[in-house]
Amino acid sequence: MEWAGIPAAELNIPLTLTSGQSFGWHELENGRWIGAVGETGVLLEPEEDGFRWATWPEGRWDVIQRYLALDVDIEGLYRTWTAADASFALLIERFRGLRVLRQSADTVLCAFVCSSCNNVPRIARMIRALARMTGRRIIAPWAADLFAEPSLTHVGRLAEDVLREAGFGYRARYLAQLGTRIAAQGTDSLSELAFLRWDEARTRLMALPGVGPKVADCVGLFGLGHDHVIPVDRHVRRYVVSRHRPDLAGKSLTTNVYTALASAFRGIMGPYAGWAQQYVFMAARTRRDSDS
DNA sequence: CTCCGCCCTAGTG
DNA sequence: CACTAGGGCGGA
Repeated sequence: MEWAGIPAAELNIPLTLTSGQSFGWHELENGRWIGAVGETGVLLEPEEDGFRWATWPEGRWDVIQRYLALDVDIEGLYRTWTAADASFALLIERFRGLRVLRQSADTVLCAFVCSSCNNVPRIARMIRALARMTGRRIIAPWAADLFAEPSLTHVGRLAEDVLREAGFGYRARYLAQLGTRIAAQGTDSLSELAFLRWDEARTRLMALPGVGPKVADCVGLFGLGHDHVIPVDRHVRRYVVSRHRPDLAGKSLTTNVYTALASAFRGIMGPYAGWAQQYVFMAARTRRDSDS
């Protein structure tokens, strides 16, 4: 394995890989993490002052560097956030090194269409099942049971009843329709959305079956590299309402309220508000007592 | 424009 | 058994 001298304070690998953005990773008993980035197999071994890594095919540091968004100066983000909101220092202290991953739009779309009214363990099971059904096996010397991430073209070949049989529930129809819809547009994947302005890409995403504001924003942030985009889920909603928009307490999450909450949070946290959102989400998710 | 019931399933109290 | 888990959709 090769060495990368990026300390845990700038990249907390276990935290980032389990923070609910990506669902295909699993941890070995020796503390190593195995997953697929597209069709590349990846092995990570985190330590305090850096991490060891390997890929299959070998030597793909470019894949790792991009996936982990190592070009982003996270210390700079911390300074910006604490200057904007001093109380954010607590969240940074708790989740230091948490990063937003740069995934493919295809993968993110499949994952978050499956996320509705669902829990993380089950979403992870679904994504692994999808990869197994659609992807190609990655034969790495250090991985016994690894598959490439699902792409929409492959998902499009799966019939709805096959997906239902595999336990996807009502999301089976969305996935099956997504595949045929993308094929009908004559495009191989969603990557072309990366060349559009975000508001236009978002409109196109929301025209797809099973894709509303929340899922579209997940694709924007996790899959298209739009760092300012904030998926407003129940956790982020509660945080922004209580801290910044108490006037919106008790109002149901309509399009207008959704937009108001997102712009309030973005107005304070700035161009990397999507990254900040990930910290708020983690804090709410790992809190064990009841809410206010 | 807002509200509400429904969609599937597995895990929890 | 009742309830919930990181939504979206269609009808009222």
